[in-house]
Amino acid sequence: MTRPPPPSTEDLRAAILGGALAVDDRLLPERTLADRLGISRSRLRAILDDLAREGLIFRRHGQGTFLQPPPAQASERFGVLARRVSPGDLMEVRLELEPALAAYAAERGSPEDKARLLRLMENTLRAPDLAGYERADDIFHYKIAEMSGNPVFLTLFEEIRSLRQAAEWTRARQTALGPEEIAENSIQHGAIANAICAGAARAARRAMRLHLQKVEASLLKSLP
Amino acid sequence: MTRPPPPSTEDLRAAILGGALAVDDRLLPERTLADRLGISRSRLRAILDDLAREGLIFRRHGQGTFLQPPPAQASERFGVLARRVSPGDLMEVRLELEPALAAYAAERGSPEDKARLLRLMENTLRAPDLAGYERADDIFHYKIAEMSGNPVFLTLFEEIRSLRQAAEWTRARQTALGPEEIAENSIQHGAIANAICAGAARAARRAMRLHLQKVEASLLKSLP
DNA sequence: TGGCGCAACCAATTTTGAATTGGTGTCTAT
DNA sequence: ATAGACACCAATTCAAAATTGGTTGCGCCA
Repeated sequence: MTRPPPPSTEDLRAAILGGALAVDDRLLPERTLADRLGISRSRLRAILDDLAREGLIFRRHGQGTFLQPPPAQASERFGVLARRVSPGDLMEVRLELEPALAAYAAERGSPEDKARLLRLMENTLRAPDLAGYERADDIFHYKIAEMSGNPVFLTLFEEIRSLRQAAEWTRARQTALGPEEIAENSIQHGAIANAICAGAARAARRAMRLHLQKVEASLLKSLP
Repeated sequence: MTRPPPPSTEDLRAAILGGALAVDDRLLPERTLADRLGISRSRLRAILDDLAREGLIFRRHGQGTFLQPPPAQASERFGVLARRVSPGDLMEVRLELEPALAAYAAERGSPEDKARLLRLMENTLRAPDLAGYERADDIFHYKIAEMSGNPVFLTLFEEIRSLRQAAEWTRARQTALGPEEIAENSIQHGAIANAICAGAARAARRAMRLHLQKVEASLLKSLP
């Protein structure tokens, strides 16, 4: 009785990223995943370490491993708050927080992170459909928050991100995204990414502010 | 057998605010408190309503009634985060958030709230000792966050406030507060309050930024 | 009639403990 | 030496019970 040959690392990476082993952007637990792939947990973790270092997956201690930025902790907590929050409230906060994130990312992001940010920006250009664009856009903004190098900033960003997803009026935003608006967004994303990569903190702050003001305008336009 | 006369409302208010019926700035539960004071819960709640409207106590649904601004929800959650947060991280975030809070408070605070804010500012001047000053200062900043009229801003403010109290290096700050520093703080508090009461959003933002920069400087000076 | 006391119920939060899940070290075999 | 297997640690989630402020309705009585 012969054992099947061990699968190649490349095959394993593809299988993990493929999404067939994930439920709602969340991968199966490591133990289950290793069993399913027919490898040991230690080898799986080595592969996951690489993927996480490359920014292709997101891991959180007691929470899981994700193909998208993970939800904020105890996100059910925001259910009550989300009800009394208006789109304007949320955009006000984003307009104060995210420009600062961009500025600090420009100052403190490592060269590797900056190169990765450029690739994430390009991903938004290549998005095949609206859903794909939203995913790429989400990761792009998340990466900037991560690059700020301040765990408090990152935590607050995750919370308003969860809040936005918990609010009902989020659906209205999708209908507001036409092709020309996506094109304009992409130009602004490019300006943000370039400023961050150049280490130009003030320019990055300004580019992010302009971007969010545009998002706010198109969001308010699509609501009563 | 005669019943004792019902206590006067004024006595009850004094008893509640006195602190003898509170544990660590948190009042006893309403049911217990009513029993202890020998009045019904409905009358107690009427008195508490008044006190809350005057800003002398703080109530939170499933949490309790407090003599100081209440802690953020599930504050134990921040225990993990507090460990890897430096004073610099926290001041960075405060410098982005609180100036915005002051600006929105100037724009949207009601005349009653603005009058109340002035009284809170005066309370910091009359503080008898260091502990009293810290309490008054805490309430002053909290009131500004409340006046911003944005529940998301208020929530984020409460979280960084809890984070600050959870961090260990908070104690170092007290030793850093000398009489001349308190005097300078008071001048800046006055500038903030005046700008907010005048409805001058930009001036309020600037005054708060200057104040926090000064706090940051004296904080970093007192730490290794 | 209006205020007060009383009771029951609703809603938001905390607390507690078990279960889940990523993180880390150790031991073995080849 | 390296990969696998196992035990244990740490952070989180989940569910159920308990706590606590919020609300309503009823009765009493001066």
